[in-house]
Amino acid sequence: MATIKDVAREAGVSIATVSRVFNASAVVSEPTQRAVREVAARLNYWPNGAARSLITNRTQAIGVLLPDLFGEFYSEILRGMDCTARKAGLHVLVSSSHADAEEVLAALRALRGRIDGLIVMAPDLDARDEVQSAATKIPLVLIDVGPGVEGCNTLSIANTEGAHAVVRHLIRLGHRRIAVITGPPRNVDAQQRLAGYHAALREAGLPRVTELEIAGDFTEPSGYEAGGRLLALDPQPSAVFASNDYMAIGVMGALSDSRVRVPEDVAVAGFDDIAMSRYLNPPLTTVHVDAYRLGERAVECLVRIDSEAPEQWHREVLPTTLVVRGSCGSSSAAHPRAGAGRQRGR
Amino acid sequence: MATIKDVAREAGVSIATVSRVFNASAVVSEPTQRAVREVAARLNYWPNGAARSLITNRTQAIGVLLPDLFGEFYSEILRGMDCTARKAGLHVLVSSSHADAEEVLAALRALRGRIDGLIVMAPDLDARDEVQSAATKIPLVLIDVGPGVEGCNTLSIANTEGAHAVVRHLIRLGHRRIAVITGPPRNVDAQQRLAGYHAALREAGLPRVTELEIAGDFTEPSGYEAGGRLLALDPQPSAVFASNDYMAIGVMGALSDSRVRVPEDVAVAGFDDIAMSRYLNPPLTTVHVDAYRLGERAVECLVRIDSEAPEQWHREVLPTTLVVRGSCGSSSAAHPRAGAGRQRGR
DNA sequence: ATGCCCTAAGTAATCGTTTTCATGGTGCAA
DNA sequence: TTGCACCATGAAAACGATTACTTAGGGCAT
Repeated sequence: MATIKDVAREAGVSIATVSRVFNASAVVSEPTQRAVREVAARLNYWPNGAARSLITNRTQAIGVLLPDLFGEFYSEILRGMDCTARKAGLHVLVSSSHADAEEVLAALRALRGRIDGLIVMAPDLDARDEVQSAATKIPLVLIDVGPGVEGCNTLSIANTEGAHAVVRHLIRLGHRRIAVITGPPRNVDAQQRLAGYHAALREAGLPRVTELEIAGDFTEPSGYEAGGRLLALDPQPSAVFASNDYMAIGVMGALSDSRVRVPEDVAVAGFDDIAMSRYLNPPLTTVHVDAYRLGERAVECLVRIDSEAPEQWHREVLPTTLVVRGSCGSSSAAHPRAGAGRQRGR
Repeated sequence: MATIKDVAREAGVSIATVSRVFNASAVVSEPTQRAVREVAARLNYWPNGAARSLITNRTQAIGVLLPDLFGEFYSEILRGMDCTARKAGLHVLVSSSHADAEEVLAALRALRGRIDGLIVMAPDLDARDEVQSAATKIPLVLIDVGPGVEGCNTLSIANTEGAHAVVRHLIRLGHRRIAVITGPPRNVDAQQRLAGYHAALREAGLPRVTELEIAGDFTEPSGYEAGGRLLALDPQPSAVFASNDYMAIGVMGALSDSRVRVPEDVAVAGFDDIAMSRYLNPPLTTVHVDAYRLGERAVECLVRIDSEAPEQWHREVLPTTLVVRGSCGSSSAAHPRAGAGRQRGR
């Protein structure tokens, strides 16, 4: 691979001049510039990233740490990040499947010196302090960490409001005995969604009933299992709010296996609006989260930290929207193809 | 940020010794080693990646170029790559949304010197030559490029066999007039799936009928539109093979809008086995592609190029499996929850 | 004609590592 | 005691760029 020296020698100039041509960092006479470019093209030269990083202390790359990559939710976030990063001339270094704080820190260490900024999505509460201290000296954006984080740029989803809206919707439809399938206890999303459920009950003057709060862990099997426990209740709830769509799918599977009809016997609602929710039978009423935009905003936020006042902490909450479909028996469910929006195949 | 010099000074040794401790590249006495590690930990030192890359000519990163990131198919590939790369101590630099050859080349140029190996997924035929020549000198694995590529490591999906199997399945169920919705003409997957359809017809002694080959582009709307054109045929086909699941979903939507029943009036089959196929009504008979494994194998292949004989080209075809569900009227469709395998939520 | 300024280009230091080669001290055999 | 081998360590040269500083030379005002 040709280096700057080769180009300089071949073009009869110094390496400084070649560098100046490539960075437009100083005036280079027109003929010299042309000569350098011509030689560079001929030798197939391109500045070495590592050498450049070493001296400039910039890598033109950002790191993205995700808890997982499974499911379209994460891929949409990543897509948003990738597109936005490209526009800003940045590369994206991904690392996923970081279950615990220890793994996050290990990944963080390995990323040291390779990135100009970092985006960490850590819905598990306990990782954030370590991350924050480990990521000293580079811009950091935390996604989905809840309201308790100070002195840091954060981006989150309006979980509480979304859950509130969907449960309020159930209440308006006449439901009074509404169960909830919760997510992992330490997960911020799960906590906030539960809080939204509580808020909606409080607003309607309905009591909290412990037996109606069934533990899940955001997976479909846990939803299926929760569905079974729900059927054993007496009296049965007339509606269920699953803290995410995968669990709602599990619940619907359990109900269907027991010949319980949705929505006639039990109404079901979820959260996230993953692509398949629209195709379920009946289509799932849920809360839409714009994952693409989440990724997009995270990168935009990161880029801005760099350029602007770095001491100005930024906190942003992405809105969520209620998507009413057939699984709660609302009248809007009459048009099963309504809300078609995803248009891209593989 | 502490550098190797700081550690050396603080520990009272030379930088060479510190380097040796961190790389285990030579024997360092036990006490010295302990002292260095202690100081390094105290100063929160970690070797600078750029400097290391510069001298070793290795970045410990691989580049991944994908045509898109939309949908769980790509996210599964990426997940497979990420996990495998991590095991090999490699970082993953992703860049997606590369529609044409020009964009791929631009991304490739920008990646120069940042990666030790490259994985390119370019189902569009025309990009591969340029990619191959542009990626000189670093290990390259091409995914999904069809059989015409020589002198390069390739990984592909058994598209032809999969399509053959699913169409044969339709024929065995008694269908004689089977339509196909094709994908983008230049797309290798699409071409091979069409070839598989043809092979199955030939095998059964059925004629090719031009009007039964309806053009699509792998998107759901194109499937919907194709469904409409299909309904206008006279006589109507009794079965449709959509070249991917998204189009199958579109077709099913069109049929449902026209009150045509699946599978009673028309059988529908797809390809890819995306997660939601299982939840459609009826569940979609399709061809399963192990996207995770595709990503995994790609990285494994890349790693092996590095270590082993680099002149040994490797070609691998990942098998596909027919997944029979309800959309073709097979008896196996009696158990709608059969084949539950995806277990992870968000 | 002299001196000054300005422009274009070169010189060399620097970034933080790895690695080759040199060195000094210790232990053991002769 | 001398010499040799060996071990742990240090000194210094890369790696390929950027950039502050220097320099050469031409044009212009005095």
